[in-house]
Amino acid sequence: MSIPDDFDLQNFLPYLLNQAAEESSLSFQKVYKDRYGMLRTEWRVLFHLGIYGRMTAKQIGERSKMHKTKISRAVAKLAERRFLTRQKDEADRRLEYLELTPAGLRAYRDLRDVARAYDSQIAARFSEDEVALLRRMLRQLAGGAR
Amino acid sequence: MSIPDDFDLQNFLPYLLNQAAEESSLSFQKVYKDRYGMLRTEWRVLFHLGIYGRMTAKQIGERSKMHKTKISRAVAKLAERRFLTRQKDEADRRLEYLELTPAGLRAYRDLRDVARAYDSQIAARFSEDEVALLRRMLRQLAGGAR
DNA sequence: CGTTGTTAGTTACAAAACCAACAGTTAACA
DNA sequence: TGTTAACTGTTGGTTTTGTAACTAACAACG
Repeated sequence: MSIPDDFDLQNFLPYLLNQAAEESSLSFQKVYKDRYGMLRTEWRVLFHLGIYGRMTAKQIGERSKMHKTKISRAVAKLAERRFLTRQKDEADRRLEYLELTPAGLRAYRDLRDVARAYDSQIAARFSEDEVALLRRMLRQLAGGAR
Repeated sequence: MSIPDDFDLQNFLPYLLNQAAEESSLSFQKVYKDRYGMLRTEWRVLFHLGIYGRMTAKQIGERSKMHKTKISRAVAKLAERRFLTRQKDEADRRLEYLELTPAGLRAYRDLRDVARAYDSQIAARFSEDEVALLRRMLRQLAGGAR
């Protein structure tokens, strides 16, 4: 029984994107995990603060599309490790501004350099035009609707 | 403090791939979840059996790169729902052949058609050449090393 | 003011993933 | 053969995530 079917799983875009994403994250994950004991959510928050500077959890959520509970937990961990400080907005006391400490900034810069090198290494597997097109398509796919 | 930095997170490939993968999985996830109460691991196992026919958990692991515990649990769920049957190899009693039941096959075909339509919908956002290149690059990235 | 609704962020509980140790079976080879 | 190593698949305990309800603060409008 069980008539084999010719659906091409290896080319099904959601599956393929997942496989590529997982594979391409592996080496970088190893670094932020082994070197700083971080989770994916944590380096993402760290990077947002490192790149854009002082911002609130809400703003991180808008940029990263992470759910607020993930952010809340990542922020708690980073604060515990003294990688960031929290500071309530006096005008609107629901808001809390997050900012990297010098230690957090050092960790960010270290990982940023690793990320840059790793990205180049991946990009080097293709021509410049190809990589540019890949990034453009991925941005569009990531962008959601339409 | 907190000097803003110009690292381009939105173009960092592992990040970008994850965002694209997540976004592109959403609609399809909704279908297999709402319609069959399945998890990602479960539809993957279902598809492997639907496409390649009778095979063992080990073989599914090799093709999908899923860890054996995920497969074991997905198989248990699918067996419980009567979507597949298990049959020990008499020659090597460590092996167990998995095979879709008629109900499992129906579910597979239903989801496969959804997947095909969904894939076309995504592909339609680009030219044929672009999509072909995208798939090729993703396959290479997914393929691991080098 | 005061009631109702909205927002930022946290917490509690359940679901799922991860990892390591396990049972049962087969292979290797002294 | 007998003992050890290797392999397939499962289970247990912990970590991480997801979902929903919650607190505290502000806004809107009578």
